Amino acid sequence: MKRFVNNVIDATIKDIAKLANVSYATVSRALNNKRGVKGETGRKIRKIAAELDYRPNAIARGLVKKQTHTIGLIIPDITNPFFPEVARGIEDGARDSGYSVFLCNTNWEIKREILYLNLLAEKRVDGIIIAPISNQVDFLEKTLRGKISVVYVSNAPRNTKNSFVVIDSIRGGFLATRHLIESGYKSIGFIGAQEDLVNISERLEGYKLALKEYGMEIRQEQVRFGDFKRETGYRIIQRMIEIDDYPRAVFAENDLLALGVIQGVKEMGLSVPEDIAVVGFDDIPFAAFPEVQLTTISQPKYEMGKSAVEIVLAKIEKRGPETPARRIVLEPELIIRRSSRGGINQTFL
Amino acid sequence: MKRFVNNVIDATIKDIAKLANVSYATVSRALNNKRGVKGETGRKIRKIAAELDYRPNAIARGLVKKQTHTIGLIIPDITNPFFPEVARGIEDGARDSGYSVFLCNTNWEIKREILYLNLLAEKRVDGIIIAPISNQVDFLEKTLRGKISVVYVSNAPRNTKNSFVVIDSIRGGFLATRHLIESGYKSIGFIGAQEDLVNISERLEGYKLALKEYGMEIRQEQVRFGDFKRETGYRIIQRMIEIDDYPRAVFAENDLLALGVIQGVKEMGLSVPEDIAVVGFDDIPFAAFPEVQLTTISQPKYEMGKSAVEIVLAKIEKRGPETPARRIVLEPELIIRRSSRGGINQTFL
DNA sequence: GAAAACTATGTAAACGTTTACTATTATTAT
DNA sequence: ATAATAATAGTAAACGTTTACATAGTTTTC
Repeated sequence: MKRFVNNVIDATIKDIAKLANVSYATVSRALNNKRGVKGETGRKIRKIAAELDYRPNAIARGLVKKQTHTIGLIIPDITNPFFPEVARGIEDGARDSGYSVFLCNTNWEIKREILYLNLLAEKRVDGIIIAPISNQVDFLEKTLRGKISVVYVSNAPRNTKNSFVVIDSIRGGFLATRHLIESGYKSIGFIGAQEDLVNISERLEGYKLALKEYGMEIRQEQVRFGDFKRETGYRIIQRMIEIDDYPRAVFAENDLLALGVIQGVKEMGLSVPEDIAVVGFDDIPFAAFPEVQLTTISQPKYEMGKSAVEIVLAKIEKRGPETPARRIVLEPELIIRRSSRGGINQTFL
Repeated sequence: MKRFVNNVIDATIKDIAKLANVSYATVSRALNNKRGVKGETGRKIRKIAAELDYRPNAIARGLVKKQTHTIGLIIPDITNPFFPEVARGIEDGARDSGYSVFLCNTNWEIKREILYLNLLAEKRVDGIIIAPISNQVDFLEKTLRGKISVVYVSNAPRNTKNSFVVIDSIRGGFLATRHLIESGYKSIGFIGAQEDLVNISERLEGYKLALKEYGMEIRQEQVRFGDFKRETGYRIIQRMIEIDDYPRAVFAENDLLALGVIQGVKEMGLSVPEDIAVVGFDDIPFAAFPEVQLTTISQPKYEMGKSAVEIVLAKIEKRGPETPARRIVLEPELIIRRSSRGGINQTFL
């Protein structure tokens, strides 16, 4: 097939070699600034390459180097403001090291998670960062069988041998609940996602722990499950309010649920925090908004992403002597705002 | 190099061929369900492939087929809730057709946009969907020189020959401003991003158009520029309020700015909409939140993403007879909420 | 029952790089 | 000058697929 300068067809190393009257090995060396190329030759080659608008074919390079400089990011819901923050951290870190990231949104569906895992494996990504939705990620670790470095972010399966960057969710749930208890609330509900699906159920554990520690009983009818969507919080709280004996405070498993709860409460003619106090989890940007002022448990989202990518890249670069898994557990922080008490704290700029 | 079953090293087509006692061409045919393979042979091959946990190497395949089944998505800020919605639409559409998407976050920096364009070109993506930050994307169209299908989403350079999916921004700006005028506001300010940087300046055009149409003068000191961050809206409105003659209504170029404006207004001891009415643009999910109730111009975000990906995939699949560019201009919709008037409209579930 | 038409398989080239080896030439040390 | 060494360049194989072409075997056709 003929190739033309400035044609639609990409110029290759061979085209350059022909024009420069050298072998294509030399072109490769010159373009990669390897030693063994005379200055003059190198300059000529680079000049021609520029004229041809040459762009190295990363696919071909990936094939021989067995490295694609690509990582996969698997998250449940890019629409939940928690994840974009994490994603931005990951993306920043990856780009700084010359890596690209595949965005994989599972929509909280396990079958998509599996689908993506296989897809990423086929695309030969160098590493995967995943915020898993399921505890049973055996299939993941089996599927990948150590061929690809994996780092869990945000939450990790209980007994994984892989690296992870998470916060102490039990502690987080505990802090949230204790705050409500110490604020004087006697009946505290919990609204979260399906118990078995997500291992964030540790937040529930923290909740139970706090109640136990303060000698309060756990009432099954005040612990409800759905998913992580705002609408769910909205529906669940309204159903709870319809029953007479609704909780006077609610710990919601994430901020989106909490926002739904707040809306549900308002629309039932009650108010937050006077009738029902609400605490969320994640500290998404809008939780701080003065109109919202949601008390919540804060996670260092951007930093979690940043360090997840650091770990996975470190593993990729020195692949050989089994790098030991790094297990990073960050401390959650309770941020008290209006939704759980009277005052307003202004912490914006 | 030796290969072992169930080893860390990926099984290849050759491994399968050896075990099945056939040529690797036959393996390829069998695994791709091409005709010309006897049923029995095919079954044997597939069985062995499964045992070896064989995963086709998409890199190698990409090299020969000159198709990576990958597209790039370049957006300015994944942290702005507008973009995750678009991204989700794109991701959904791409996945359904077996494509993966590279997430490229430019952080509103042109140099990153260029960097990513080059990176994606090297990675030989089949197509690019971009929400450009700059009007002068000549470099883009020059850089890619038609080698890669490009679709603009959300906004597009004025005279591009490429496809795009946008809304009528002038109309949007017009609707927002007219709404304020007809609500009786006599002085209406505009807060947006840098005029020259982003071609969303069309929203400004719409603003000016409406003022003109109603015979109102455009006062330079009430048109301010910064960037698209919430903090910016916050700062700008406060600076405006400090000057005596501040506008009684503000049209902000996006919802994030508008939210910042609202916060700024409140913290200056004024209220929305009584002292200053606010209208945004995008209709991000939180604009509808009952605590916020931001009047805004709505864009069909998910659908825009979905159709952008459809267009780019259509171009990719039938590459040959130059497909004509598709230019989709959607109608913006004015959503009136409390931030620009007294009432509350409840439209949640 | 032989020509024609398939079917199943193998061979080898190609995709665009990198890289281990080898060969040539230039430089330095003695 | 001459051997030893270093620098430059070329050759060819490899990465893991797909695919055009060739070949041998099997049906179909009349």
